Amino acid sequence: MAESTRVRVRFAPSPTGPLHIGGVRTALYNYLFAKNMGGDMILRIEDTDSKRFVPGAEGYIIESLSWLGIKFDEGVSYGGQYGPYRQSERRAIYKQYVDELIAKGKAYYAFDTPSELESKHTQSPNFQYDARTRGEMVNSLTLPAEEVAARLARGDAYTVRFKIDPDETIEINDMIRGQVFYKSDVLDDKVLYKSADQLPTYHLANVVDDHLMKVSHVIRGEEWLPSTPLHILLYRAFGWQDTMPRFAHLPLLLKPDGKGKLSKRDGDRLNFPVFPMEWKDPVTGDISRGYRESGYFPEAVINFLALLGWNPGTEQEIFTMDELIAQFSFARCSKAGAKFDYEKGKWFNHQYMLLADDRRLAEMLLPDLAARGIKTDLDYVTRVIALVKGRMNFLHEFWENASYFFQAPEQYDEKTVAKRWKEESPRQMNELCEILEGDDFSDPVAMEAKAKAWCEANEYGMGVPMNAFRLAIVGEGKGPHIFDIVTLIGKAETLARLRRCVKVLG
RNA sequence: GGCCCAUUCGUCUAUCGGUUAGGACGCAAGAUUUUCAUUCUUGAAAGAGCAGUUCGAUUCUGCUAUGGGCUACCA
Repeated sequence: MAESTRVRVRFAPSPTGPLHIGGVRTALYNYLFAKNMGGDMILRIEDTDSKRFVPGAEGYIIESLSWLGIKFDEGVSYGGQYGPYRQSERRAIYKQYVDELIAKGKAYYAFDTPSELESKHTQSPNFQYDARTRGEMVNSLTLPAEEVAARLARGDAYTVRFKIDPDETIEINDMIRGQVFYKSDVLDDKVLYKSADQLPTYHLANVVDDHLMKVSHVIRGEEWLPSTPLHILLYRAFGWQDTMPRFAHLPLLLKPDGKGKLSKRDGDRLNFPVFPMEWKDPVTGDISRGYRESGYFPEAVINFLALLGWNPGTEQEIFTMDELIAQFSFARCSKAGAKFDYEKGKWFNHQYMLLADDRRLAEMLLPDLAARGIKTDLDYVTRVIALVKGRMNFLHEFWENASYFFQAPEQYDEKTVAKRWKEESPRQMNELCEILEGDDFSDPVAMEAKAKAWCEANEYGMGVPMNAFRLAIVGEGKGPHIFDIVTLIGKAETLARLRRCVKVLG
């Protein structure tokens, strides 16, 4: 493929905090599209807002996406020939392009102070810095040339604004939304270069970098749609219209209830994570939960997110990353925002639990068991998880579903006792002990047949003795088939639990 | 206020003018099971409203309503 037509996309977050789950989805769609097209995925860090910079955020973003299996071909921490990939390290580049725009008459210096602008806004709330109003402002369009030169020479604070011509219609050809038109009259003369930190604003840096990094497709959230005409005008002002990237604006992730887009507060309020990994705020020390620490499989998070705004057009619901890559297209992306349904996320995790290799799950479980002081081994845990994983959504639910495989019940659930422990139970359990004494506990099917024969011979029925048996072994009325349980815990443990139960409950 | 985007079951969505409007999550019921859960079956549940185009509109157009985004020397 020719270099000029090669698909190159970028994910360009700001390091202002932990990466939001909506940002993760944007990264995912970029990745799916790039890989579907056989192209490159770039990680660019947009740290042009020095005031909002948060230490640790960049590392968090990199680690999160790596955990999820979203891989980059180049960018911060990955290298590449179009760097540097951190915008704060590209100041000289931006300065050069800002100067070019001024030289071409496409941009101008503005000396209006923040307080002057603020009073303008309070005087007329609809004030907009544009073709109609810039004539009354303090800028290089209204000031004599020597005055401008003097101000610049003595180091007065200034911004550079983009000079937008009125009466133009700008067409966006969005890959998801189709044609969208904007009138240039509604656009203001956006600040391109900030006086405060001598850094470009997002708009300038974004356009310059996408051009220099040969980005072919800009895939970002819907909140950027209104500033896209400005970006298009910028490409034109530079004379880059022929290589301008294509745009795709993704629908937003909305609150599960109520109104507005999904926020950190919704997670706190409704008790679910909105970040891929746990995040500790370096200033307040507040902890925000993450999908990773909440027990999610990265594959489940990916699968869940992929289907929030995209669908394959078939009834397939479970996808590997490779399947997603193969099937992804913007033609099958929806236009409307999607409410975040956390319950479905749990279901996806359950599906991946069922799919997961038991031995691998056991390996993940071992540290927690050791922390509980349980002496066990990989083979045993593998057999246990195989039996109980169908009733779990998360790995951390293992202990509550399987503790009785590792230790005898400490007490017997009152309700179960009332319902399942009958007058004849002590006698029946003693008889059961005798029968089990003669078994080698190797074959649950054979054991069950033996027990059945015993019940039938004595006309006990199955319910009463078997439920009492379960109560003695598990401590309550739940769990997999009782003979699967006892073949795992073994003869000695089974008999001990039976005898103890008879002793305690009488 | 202005500009833009959107609108099918509670939620995610299928439908690219003609369908009993399909699937999934969740919910309910039944079956299964010696228990709980799983599983299976079944069920309830939707085209925002009003016009228009058309032989025929969920699908096309307009208006209204509703929701969302943007409107910073933040991204």
